[in-house]
Amino acid sequence: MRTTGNAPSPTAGLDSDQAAELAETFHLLGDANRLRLVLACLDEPVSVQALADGLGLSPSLASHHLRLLRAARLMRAERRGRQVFYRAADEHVRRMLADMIEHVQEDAL
Amino acid sequence: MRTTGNAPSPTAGLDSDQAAELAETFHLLGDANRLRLVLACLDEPVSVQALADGLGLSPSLASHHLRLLRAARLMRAERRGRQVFYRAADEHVRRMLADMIEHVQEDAL
DNA sequence: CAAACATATAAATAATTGTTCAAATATTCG
DNA sequence: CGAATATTTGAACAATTATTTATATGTTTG
Repeated sequence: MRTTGNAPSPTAGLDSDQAAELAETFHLLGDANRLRLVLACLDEPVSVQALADGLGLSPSLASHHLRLLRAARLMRAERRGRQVFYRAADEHVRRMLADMIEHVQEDAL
Repeated sequence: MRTTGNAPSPTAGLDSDQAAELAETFHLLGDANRLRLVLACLDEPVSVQALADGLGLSPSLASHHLRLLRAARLMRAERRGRQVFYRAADEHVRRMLADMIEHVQEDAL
């Protein structure tokens, strides 16, 4: 990648840090398995095994992805006994995804 | 505009085709250069050279990315003389991104 | 404490993808 | 037509990343 002399972003009201953050969010949700993981616990906390089971992923793979999502503060984890339940981090994330889903569904008209 | 707080599970209304389409959209916007390309012509058509110049990319690289964005119908191209102008495909895409930008900026509070 | 269960982590591999470089396709103009 | 400009394309290369496999950590239960 060429990084020589980036001009100040001519992009509407968005500095480069925010652009990078937005790209990172998109990137995380751009993997089908990760997207399905987030969508699967949009409404209620779900255990790792239930997520892995439901999506047909190995527990290890599910855990890997969940770690990335949690690191980006898109999801939260809560331990209950020996299980760990994941859920969408907050109302903000839920709304963001709900909006995007709306858009996709509008597109299908 | 729909209620933001207590909508029924948005996941329920998403079939696997739409989930895949959504993931693909996220994936395309998950690359910083592509995201900046779209953001740069959100308001008005911009030529490839102006885009490449403004973002510090080689024309070739810009073209490669623009092709992907156009193939996904996120951008449209229009030739004017020997230049080609790209812009966000439609109001739908613009609104989608405007919403996400809003979210990112809210997050920064 | 040991066994069984659930999740997490590390290292290795496999697959994907971003980037560069060289060449090809338009388009305008002398 | 041939030179010059703008964009596109394909192949090679570099970098990133998803996935597997094996092992470790933490938790309940006998």
